Amino acid sequence: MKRAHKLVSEYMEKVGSRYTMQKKAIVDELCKVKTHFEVDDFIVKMHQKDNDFSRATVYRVIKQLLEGGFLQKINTKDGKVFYEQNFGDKLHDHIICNNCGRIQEIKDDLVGDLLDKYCLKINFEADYRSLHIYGLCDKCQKKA
Amino acid sequence: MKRAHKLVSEYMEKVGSRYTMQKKAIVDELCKVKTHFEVDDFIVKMHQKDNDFSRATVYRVIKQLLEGGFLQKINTKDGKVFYEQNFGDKLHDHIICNNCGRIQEIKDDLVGDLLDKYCLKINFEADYRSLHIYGLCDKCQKKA
DNA sequence: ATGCATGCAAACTTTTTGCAGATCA
DNA sequence: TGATCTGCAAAAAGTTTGCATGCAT
Repeated sequence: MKRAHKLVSEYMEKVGSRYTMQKKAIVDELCKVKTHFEVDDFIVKMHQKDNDFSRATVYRVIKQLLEGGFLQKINTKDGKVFYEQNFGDKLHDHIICNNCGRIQEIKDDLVGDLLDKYCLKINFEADYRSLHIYGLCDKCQKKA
Repeated sequence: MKRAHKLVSEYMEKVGSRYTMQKKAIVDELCKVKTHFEVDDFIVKMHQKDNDFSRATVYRVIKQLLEGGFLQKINTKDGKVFYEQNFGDKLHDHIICNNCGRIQEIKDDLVGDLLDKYCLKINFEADYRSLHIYGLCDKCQKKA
């Protein structure tokens, strides 16, 4: 928890932005959430903490955190947008079930390694990636 | 060109949908475009062909083509949405430059193979994937 | 004290939807 | 013929922005 604050506050300083109450509150909440979430649900949560917390602020801070690499964006096939916090760990790649909507991580370092190698080969300096695989999860296959 | 029509018309029949004039016109245009494009630009093009071509129809057909796997969706980090046609070929993975916006394909079958293997391992029946890597391309690195 | 950040509301962008009429099978 | 598709316009959803005020440094 402390760690996330430290990371973000250092980042904010680096980019010449203040580490305000609202940003701290958002980082706190992100530490609790851990898994992927929708902006709207997140806004509701922030409202519960503080009725004056504004929609605009959440969007503004999310944008900053995304730029800083503290958040990862997940686009589902049907156009929904999720975010997932990522304080200092590796990026996550995701597998999304079209039927039940379950999102699971790809747990295989080979994937990341291979992509890193590829970027090196073509001389591309990667700073972010988004990998989503859609289909039917094992449970939903059985149902169908 | 014929091939795309055949593929789409068969798909439409399969899902119980008509292959209308508008859909044909969209498929024709997609065959011409080849590279990635934004919905809005595409709508402008369709308008030029036919002033009555409606925004709604483009969205409706794009949605169907996406479901049929004839279109691939590309989400850029800053929230833009591109599409790319894909009539029967393999999916494309993309590398996107944050600076100049250039989008290039990942040309390496190993990536796809590895992901396929992973899905097999966890028993996930994949039907689509979206892989985007963001960063600085070689040219923009030199500039910076 | 100064200027950046916030809250609010309005604006904007992108996408969806209801309806009446046209169209495909 | 009859159900589906289209165009239109309005609505909905998602996100951004201008402005006055508040707060961090």
